[in-house]
Amino acid sequence: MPSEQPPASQEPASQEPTAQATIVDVALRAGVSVATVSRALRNYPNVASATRDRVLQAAGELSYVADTNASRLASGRSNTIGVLAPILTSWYTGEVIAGVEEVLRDAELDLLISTRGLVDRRDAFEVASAFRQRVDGMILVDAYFHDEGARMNRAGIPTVVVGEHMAAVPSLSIDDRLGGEMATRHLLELGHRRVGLIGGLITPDVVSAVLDRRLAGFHAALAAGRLRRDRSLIAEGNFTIEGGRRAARQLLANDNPPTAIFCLSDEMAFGAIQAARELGLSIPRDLSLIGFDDHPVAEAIGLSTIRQPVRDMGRVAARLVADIIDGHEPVSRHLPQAIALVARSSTAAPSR
Amino acid sequence: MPSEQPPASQEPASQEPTAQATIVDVALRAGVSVATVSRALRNYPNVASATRDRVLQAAGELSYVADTNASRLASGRSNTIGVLAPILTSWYTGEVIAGVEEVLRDAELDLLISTRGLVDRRDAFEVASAFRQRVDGMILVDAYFHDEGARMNRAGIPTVVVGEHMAAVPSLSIDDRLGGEMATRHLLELGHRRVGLIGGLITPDVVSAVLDRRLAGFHAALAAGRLRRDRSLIAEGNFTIEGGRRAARQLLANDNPPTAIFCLSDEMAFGAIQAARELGLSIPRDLSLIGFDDHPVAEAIGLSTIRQPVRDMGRVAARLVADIIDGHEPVSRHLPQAIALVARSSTAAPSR
DNA sequence: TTGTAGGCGTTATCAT
DNA sequence: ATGATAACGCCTACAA
Repeated sequence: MPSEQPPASQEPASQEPTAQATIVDVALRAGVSVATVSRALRNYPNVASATRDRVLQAAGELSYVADTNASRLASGRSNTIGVLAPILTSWYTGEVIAGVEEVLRDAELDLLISTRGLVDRRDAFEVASAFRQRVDGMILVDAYFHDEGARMNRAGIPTVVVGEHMAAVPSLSIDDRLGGEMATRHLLELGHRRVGLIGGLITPDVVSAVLDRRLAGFHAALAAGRLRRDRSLIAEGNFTIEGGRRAARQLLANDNPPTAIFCLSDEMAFGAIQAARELGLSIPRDLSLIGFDDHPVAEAIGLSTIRQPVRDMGRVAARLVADIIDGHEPVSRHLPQAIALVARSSTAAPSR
Repeated sequence: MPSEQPPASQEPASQEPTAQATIVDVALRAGVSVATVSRALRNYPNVASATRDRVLQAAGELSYVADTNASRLASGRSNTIGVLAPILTSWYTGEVIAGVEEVLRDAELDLLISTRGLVDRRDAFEVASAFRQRVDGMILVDAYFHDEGARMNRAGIPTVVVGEHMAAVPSLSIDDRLGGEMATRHLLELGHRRVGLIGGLITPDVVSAVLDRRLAGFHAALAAGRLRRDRSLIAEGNFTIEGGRRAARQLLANDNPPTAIFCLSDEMAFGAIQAARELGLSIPRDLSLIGFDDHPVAEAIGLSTIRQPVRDMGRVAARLVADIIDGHEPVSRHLPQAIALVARSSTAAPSR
């Protein structure tokens, strides 16, 4: 029951709101100052509840939303977390981001994403420095950026690294060496004596600790099984399906080809499966294959693998930065993540 | 060779820059006004090149970067494109985002990402309205948000939809009906007479035009082959691997099971492959399978499919919004995308 | 070509 | 509990 017609200026005839209402509009309508509006809307304790109600109502009627940029400029907080990753299209990166997004959504934080090739590390610096002023915290996927991680932290922007264990930066990662060992041991226990490995240096000049550690585990398991290292049983797979395919063809073209191959990622294993099919080899009869990750497709096609909780890692990383931003010092600098061997139908005893 | 010690205030002893330089600092150092700095840094034409050089140098020395929020507040532009998608972890969404990111990186635009379940369409409204003031343009993945798309456009925020053909909003999509027909016809031409379909309504109350169209193509092909519709040959797969698996088990438990199945996404086909393996069925001997998408794993495991250029669609969408923002009216409201049948080893003539 | 100064919409400090 | 008002850092007429 409209007791009085409001001033004409208040409600324009057209359906579409001509311009966004500002805090002044709300203040006017609620009959309070802008400061009070600001406080009421952000649930400050020192606001009379009657006042708060009036403000809320006015804001609702005007469908007012505080301008992000103005608020960020004034408060110095961006309410945004940045994610920097080498590539977006790997399953790994996708899962991390999904986990992060899940948490940020609940925390009402924005998610800003950027990619930078592994090659251009210099680029990464620029991105990070551009990020510096528009994020309150950062998550670095993989460690290609770890220099930046330390730098960002020193610059006061909480940054955590996912996928590498680092001294200078809070990080969460699995025990890659153990993973390499578990996978290899599984093959040895099945009776394999010639075990190949498909790894993946993206570029010659990028040294990845992850690969080194998995490789170290591989070698450790071989040594424990009294097997000698054989360089001809190792090939680069570039962490892609196609790379895995090429690497597998290379290994299988060997005079004395492996009876089992450990692929450092499931995606490379998919490529190896393709290669086997093309060569008319049957899995696991002619060739055993084990991957790394537990990609959902691995379960579908029965690929044995080492499972790591990637989505979880994204979640945990997001909570960690959010907490640090809120002033809680991280309980520990490093959060180790559990892995598990998942034996499926792609691994079996060798037939010869 | 340090000829002179610079004034102490200029270079603090500590390594880390205490605070970000502002435009005033640059102006002071270059001996010009802030307005000139602003112009020089943004490559305005009306700046003497000597002046510009001095400004650039000063900015470089101070490693100055304009504050994003301040500049956005003042200019009213966010230089950000928002992407809203139902889920982040599907291959499809990942590819779209990767394509978008590629273009935005070159265009120096930020990428803001948000997800909203298909179920909470109301939520989508809120997100979109929250996005309104922090993006210059939007890309909607799938059409669950198409109402919002129209609304955003009316509100002056250029918005395009990827994956659905829409009247009210610029969009790019494939001919889903044709795709459904091509896949089905392929199976019929191989001689199959009992063809199943695994589709995927995410929730009962979401009506997806994509599914409807592919289904229509399926039915059209059946009719052309003089085959009758059979509701018992259609199952929901939820667009996930696990959903595909369940749906396949359901179809194959039929009294008179299909000899071929058309899956509306490759991921559902992966699940169907799993189901077949679990049931001891060999592909393609006992069961032919065709998917939709051309997921990279499809090639690896030899899955026949309908290929669509998803990454490209992301690229095109991003260029489209960027262009519209720059004032270029879109050449056309809808950009059709090409698809192709890719026949691999998962489809063959029925053995019975 | 360059400088001056008034916004942009909030937040936060200091009174009251 | 509430109100003025000065930042926040940049952009952009308008002047010179």
